Amino acid sequence: MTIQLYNTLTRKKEEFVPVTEGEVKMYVCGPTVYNYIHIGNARPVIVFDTVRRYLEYRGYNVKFVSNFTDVDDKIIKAANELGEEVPELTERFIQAYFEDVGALGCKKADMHPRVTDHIQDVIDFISLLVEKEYAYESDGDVYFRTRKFDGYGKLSHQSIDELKVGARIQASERKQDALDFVLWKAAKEGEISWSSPWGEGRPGWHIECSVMARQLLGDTIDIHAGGQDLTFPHHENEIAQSEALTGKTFARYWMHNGYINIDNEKMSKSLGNFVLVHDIIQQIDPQVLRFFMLSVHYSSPVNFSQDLVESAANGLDRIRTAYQNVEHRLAVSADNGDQHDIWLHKIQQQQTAFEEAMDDDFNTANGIAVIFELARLANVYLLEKNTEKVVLEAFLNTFNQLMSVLGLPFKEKEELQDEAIDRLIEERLEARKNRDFARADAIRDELKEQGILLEDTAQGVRWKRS
RNA sequence: GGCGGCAUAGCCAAGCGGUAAGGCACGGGUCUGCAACACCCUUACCACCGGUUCGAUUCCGGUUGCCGCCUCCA
Repeated sequence: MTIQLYNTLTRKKEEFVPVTEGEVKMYVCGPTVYNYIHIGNARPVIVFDTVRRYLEYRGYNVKFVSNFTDVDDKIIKAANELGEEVPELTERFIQAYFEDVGALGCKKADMHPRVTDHIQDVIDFISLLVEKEYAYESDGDVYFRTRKFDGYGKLSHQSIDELKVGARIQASERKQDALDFVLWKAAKEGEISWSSPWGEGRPGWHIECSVMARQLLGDTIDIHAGGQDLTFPHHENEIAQSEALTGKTFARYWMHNGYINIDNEKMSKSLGNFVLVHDIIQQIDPQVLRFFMLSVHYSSPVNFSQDLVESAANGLDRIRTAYQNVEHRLAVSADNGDQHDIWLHKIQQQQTAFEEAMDDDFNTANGIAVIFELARLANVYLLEKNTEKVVLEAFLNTFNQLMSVLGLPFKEKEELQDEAIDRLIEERLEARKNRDFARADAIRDELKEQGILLEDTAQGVRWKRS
C-alpha cells in the first residue's frame, strides 16, 4: 500500500514516491514574523505537521524544514511603528511562534532557517542567476527575467500571456518586463541592509525559500507545501528561480492547504476578524483547535465559529472519555482469558482503516471517523463483564498510536492527590451502601463544584475532571 | 477577462459509477437508587436542468448560488 497525494503541479492524486527510498525531504513555507500568528497561519503548520507525523508513522525518515521570513517590508514597517530594531522584533515573534504552535501540538522542524542567516547564500544564488542571464541588475535592484524561464506558470496553471492582463500587475521603471519579479531590493534610507555586488540591500521574498531549501535539502526536494495563496506567485517564482539555476526539478510534490473563514467571512486585517492563536488558546483547549482543523480535509476551506469549535470539543471529549474509561477498567479489573482474538482483530481492523484513510491524501476527516469507531468499540467492549488485559491494552495502544499521528496525545493518567476528595469519595461510597442517597448526591454535587465528575460503574467509582 | 474550487440531513463533514461513513445537536428506548458515562433505535428526494450508462450524489454539458487566486496574503 502506498500513499496517494494530490499534487498541485499535476492537479492529480499521485502515488508518493520519494527520490531516495525511505527518506522524505519536505519544506514548508513558514511565517513572516512581525506579529503573533493567527489561526490561518496555524492551519498549514498543523496540517503539515500531521503529514510529517504520518510519514514518520509509515516509517519514512523525514527531513523537515520550515523557514522564518525575518526581513521584509511588513517587518520593517512594524519595527518602525514599535520603535524596535528588526532583529529584536523578529526574535520576539519567533519565540512566540514556537510557543503557539507548540501548544497546538506541532513538533519543531529539523531546521528553522532564517533568511538573515543566509544572506551570503542568497547573494551567491542570485549571482549565478545573473551569470546565466536569468536575472539582471537595475538601479540597485535585481530582477528575475520571468519570460526567459520556459515553465513559468506550470504550477498555478496560468499562461504567461494571461498574467499580462491580470489586474494587479504593476509595471515598474526598473523592470524590463512587468512580469519580472524582484530578487534583491536596494535599501532605502535607514533600512536594515547588507552589502552585495549590487549595493546595499536585502533579499526579495521568493528567493529565500529557493536558497534555503537548496542549501539544506538539496536541488530536488520531495514535498513543498504551504497555504493555497502561495501557489501564485510565491511558489511559481520559487520554481522559476531554482530550476533556472539547477536545471533540475525543484520539488516533486506540491501541497497546498485551504483557507480559514471566520463566521463565513474571509479572515482579513481589514475586516478586523482575524483570531490570534496567542489569544484564542486562552479560551479554547489548543487540542480542540487542532482536532477541529483536522476534522476537515486539509485542502478544503474551513469555517471557524464558536459553535463549530464547541461541537468539535464535544467530539474530542467522547474519544478522551472512551480512552479514560478503558484506562480505568485496566487499573481496576483486568482478567485473563481466551476470548480476546475477535476483539484484537477488530482493533487491528480499525488501525488498518485509519491507514487507508491517511494513505488517501492524508484524509484526516476519515481518520478521525475511524477513531470514533474505535471509541465505540471500546465502549461496547466495556459493557462486557469480563474484560481481558490484552484487549484493554490493545485499545489503549491503538488509541495512542492513532492520536499521536494526529498530534493529539492523551494526557497522562492522573492520580487524585487530594486526600480531602478521596475521603469524600469514600464517604459517598459508604452512604450509597447505606442507601443514604441524599448524602451521596450531596457529595457528588459538591465535588462537581470542584470540577470532579463522579461516575458509578459496576467496577467501582470512576472520576474525571470537567 | 483568465485559472480554479465548492453546493450532501438542523449543524459540521466523508464518499466520487452499484440508491449515502463519522461527529455534534434533537427525539425514543436500555443501563443507573437518581445521575453521569455508555449502548441501541430514529432522522437525507446528495442545488437545478439535460446527457452518457443496465445503473450517477459520483462522469460529461448547461443553469443558479457561494468562494479563492491572477506579483509580496497561510
